[in-house]
Amino acid sequence: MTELPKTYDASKVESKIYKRWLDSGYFNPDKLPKDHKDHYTISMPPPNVTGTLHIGHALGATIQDVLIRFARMQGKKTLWLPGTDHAAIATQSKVEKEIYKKEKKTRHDYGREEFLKLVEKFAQESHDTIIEQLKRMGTSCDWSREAYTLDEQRTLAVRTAFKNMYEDGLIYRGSRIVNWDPRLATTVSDDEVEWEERKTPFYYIKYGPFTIGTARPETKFGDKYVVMHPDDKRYKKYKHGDQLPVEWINGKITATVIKDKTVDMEFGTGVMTITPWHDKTDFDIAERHNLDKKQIIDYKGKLLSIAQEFAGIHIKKAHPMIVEKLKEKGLLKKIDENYVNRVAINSRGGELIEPQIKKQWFVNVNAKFKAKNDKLKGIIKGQEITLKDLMKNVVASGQIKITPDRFTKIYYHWIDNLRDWCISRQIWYGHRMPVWYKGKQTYVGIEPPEGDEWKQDPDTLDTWFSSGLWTFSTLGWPNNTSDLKTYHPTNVMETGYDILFFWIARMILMSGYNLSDIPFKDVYMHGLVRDKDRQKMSKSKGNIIDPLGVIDLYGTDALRMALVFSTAAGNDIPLAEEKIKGMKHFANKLWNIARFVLTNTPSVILDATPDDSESNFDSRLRGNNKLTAADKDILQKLKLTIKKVTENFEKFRLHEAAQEIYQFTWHELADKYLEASKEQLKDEKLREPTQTILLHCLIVILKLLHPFMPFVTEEIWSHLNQKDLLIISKWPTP
RNA sequence: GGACGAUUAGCUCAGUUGGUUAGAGCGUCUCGUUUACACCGAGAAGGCCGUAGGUUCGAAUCCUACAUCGUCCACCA
Repeated sequence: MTELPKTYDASKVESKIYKRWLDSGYFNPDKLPKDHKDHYTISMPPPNVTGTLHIGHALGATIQDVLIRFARMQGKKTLWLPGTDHAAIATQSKVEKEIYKKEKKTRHDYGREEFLKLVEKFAQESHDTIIEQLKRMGTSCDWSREAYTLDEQRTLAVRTAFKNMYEDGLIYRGSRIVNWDPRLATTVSDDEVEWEERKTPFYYIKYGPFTIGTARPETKFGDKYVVMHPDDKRYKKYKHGDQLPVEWINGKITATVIKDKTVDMEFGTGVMTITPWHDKTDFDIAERHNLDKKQIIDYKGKLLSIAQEFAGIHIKKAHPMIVEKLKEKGLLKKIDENYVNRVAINSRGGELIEPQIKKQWFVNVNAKFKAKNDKLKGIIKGQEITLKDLMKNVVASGQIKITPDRFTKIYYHWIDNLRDWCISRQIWYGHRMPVWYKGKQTYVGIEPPEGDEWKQDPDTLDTWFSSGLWTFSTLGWPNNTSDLKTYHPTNVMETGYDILFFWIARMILMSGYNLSDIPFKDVYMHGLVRDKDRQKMSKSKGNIIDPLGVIDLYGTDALRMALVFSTAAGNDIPLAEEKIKGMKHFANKLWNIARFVLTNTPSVILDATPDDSESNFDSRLRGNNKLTAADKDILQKLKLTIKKVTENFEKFRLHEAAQEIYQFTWHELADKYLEASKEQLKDEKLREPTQTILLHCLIVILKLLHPFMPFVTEEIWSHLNQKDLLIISKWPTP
C-alpha cells in the first residue's frame, strides 16, 4: 500500500492521470483487452473552430464521456470519435470582423487565396486550443481517429455525396428567393435566420383606387400587381386580370389585379401590392400566377435604376426620402407609428436579411430515390422514397429514438414544413462546390474535368452539408472500411436541442440517402447551460463561466459532477459556481474516505482483493455470522445503490445516477458506516470483516463514480494494488 | 396565430410506470475542535408541490380549465 497524501490536489493529479490513460491505449477500441465485445460508438459533435470551448461544450463532452466510460466498464468495445467543424460562415465572419477591426480591410482587399490563408491559420489555432480543452475535460476519445469536416477524407465524402445526389436528381440548381445578407454577401438558410421584433412606422399609401399598407416603401417601385382575396366583397367589382392606371411613386403605371387566397382580409385594407424579388410570400404568389419579377435592390443594399432619382442610394438612406416624396405627391394617407414588425437577421453575422432571387443549389426534399438495401425499417431495397418521408419514417418506426420524447413532435412539425434546402453559400471558407461550367455545360464530379475552359463554381457548400455526413465520413466512407462496417450506425448522438434541425435532421437525411441506414439509434438532447438566474450566458452580460477557469479552481471532476448532477434531459441547466465548489468538497470527501479505509486496511487484505473480487468478497464473508447491524445495513444499501445507478444509466437518467451515488457515498458510507466502523475496528473479532467490507465499499463506489469523476477515482485506485487501470475495470453487479 | 416546456424549502433545481414522514446543493440557526475530512459532524428551522375543479382507497405525479414566465415554429404585406 502506498499512502495517500493528506489532501487531493486536482491540478497536479489530472494531467498525470490523463497521460496514463493515453499511454494505456484504452481510448482506442482496437487496443482494449480482448474480452471487450459488443461495439458502442459515439460520434462527437464536432465543436466549431471559432475560438474556444464554452460551458455548453463542457456539458456535452461530460455527458458523452460518462456514457462512454460506463459502456467501456461494462466490457463493451467503445469508440468515441472526436473531431472539429470548420463552421464555414461562422469562422469566416469571425476572421472578417477581426481584419476589419484591425486593418479596416475586407476579404475582397485580400483576395480569395490570401484571405483563406488567414482563415485557415485562425481555424488551426482554434483547433489546437479546443483539443487541449477537451483533453482537460478528461474526455476518453480515440484521438488516433480524429477528423475535421474540411480535411481530405471528408472532402472526398462531401464530393461523393454531392455527385450521387446530383445524379439521382436530389440536387438541382435553380432561381429561388433566398435569404441574402448584404454585408457578408452570402445567402443563409432558413434555419439560420433569426427574427427580431422592431417598432417601425407603417405607411398607408394610395394605390389607384386602393390603399395599401407597407413598412418598406423603398421596395415598392416596381409594384405593378395588386392582390386581394377572391372572396373579399369590398373588391368584388375588380376581376382577376383587370388592368387599371395608377399614379405611383415615379409616375403613371399600369396595375394588374390578382386574386389570391393567401391574402389576409382582416389585415390592413385587405389589399396589397407585391415585390416578388424581395419577399418570400410575394415570390410564391408570383410563381403561382406566373407574374413578372423585377429586382429593385442590388446585392449591396442599394437601389437599382428602376428607382430612377433614388438609384444608387442605400435603402436605409432612401427610406425617409421616399416617404417624403410620397407625402409631396399626396399618396401617403396615414402613418401608424406603433406598428411592430418582425425583421430577419442573420444569426451568423448579425446583418439584416434582404431577400433576393438568386441562382442557388438546392437539395430537393420531395424527389424520390431508391433505397439501396433493407436496413431502413419498413422500407425494402429498391423502394422509392423521398428524403422527407425517410426523415419522418425512421423516427416514426422507432428505429431512432429521441430523448426526451417531446422533441419527437417538434421534429415532425419541422419536417412537415420543410422546404428545399439551399446548400450554396457565397462565402470562401468551406467546401467549394464540386461543379464546373463551360458555356452552357455543367459538370459535377469528384475531380475537375479535363481542359482549361472549365470554370469551377465559386460558391461553397453550407457547412451542415459536410456535418450531415459526419457519423459515416469519419469512419472512412465512401470507402468500404472495416471501421464503417464495425462502428456504424453509432449508438448515441448526444447534443444540445438547439441543433435538432440544423444537424440531427441533416444527419438522418444524409445517412438515409447515402447508406440507406440510420446514423444513430438514440438521440439524447441536453439543455442549455444558463447562469444561476436562468439567464443565457453571454460575454456582454458578463455571466460566463469559463470551463478552464473553474477547472483550475475546483478540478475537472467537480465541474463534471456539477454539470451532470441536477439536470434532466432536455431541460436547461442553471449552473452556479457554488455548485461546482460543492462538488469539489465531495471529491475531497471521497479522498478522505479512501484515506480512512487505506490506513485501516492491512496489506494482507488489500492484496487479497483484486479487481474482480465480488464473488471472492461474498465467499470471504460467507460463514461469518458475526456481522453487525451496521455491516448488514451498509451492504444492503450498497447493493441497492449499484442497482439504481445501473438502471438510471441505462435509461439516460444520468443526473439521478449521480445523485444516488453521491447520496450513498456521503450520507451512508461516510456519515454512518465509517463512524460505526471506528468502534468495530477496536473489537478483535469484528476487525477483519469490517476491514473487508470497508475496502469492498470503497472499490465499488470508485467504480460507480468513475464515469462522473474519472480523475480522483483513478488516482485513488492506483493506491489499491490493482492489476490494471480503473478505466477498464468491470462494472459492479448488485 | 400554432406547438412545447416550466411553475416544488430563502435561492437554484431533482423527484418517468400515482403508494409510507416530498429530496439535494447553497444559504440560515444551535451544538460539537472525538487521530478520514472544518472542503467536517450532530441537530433544527423552513414546503396549502402556481390556482380551481375532476379521476382514485390514495395525486407533486393522471385529466380539464385558468394564470404567470420561457422556448420553438409560422409567408400578416
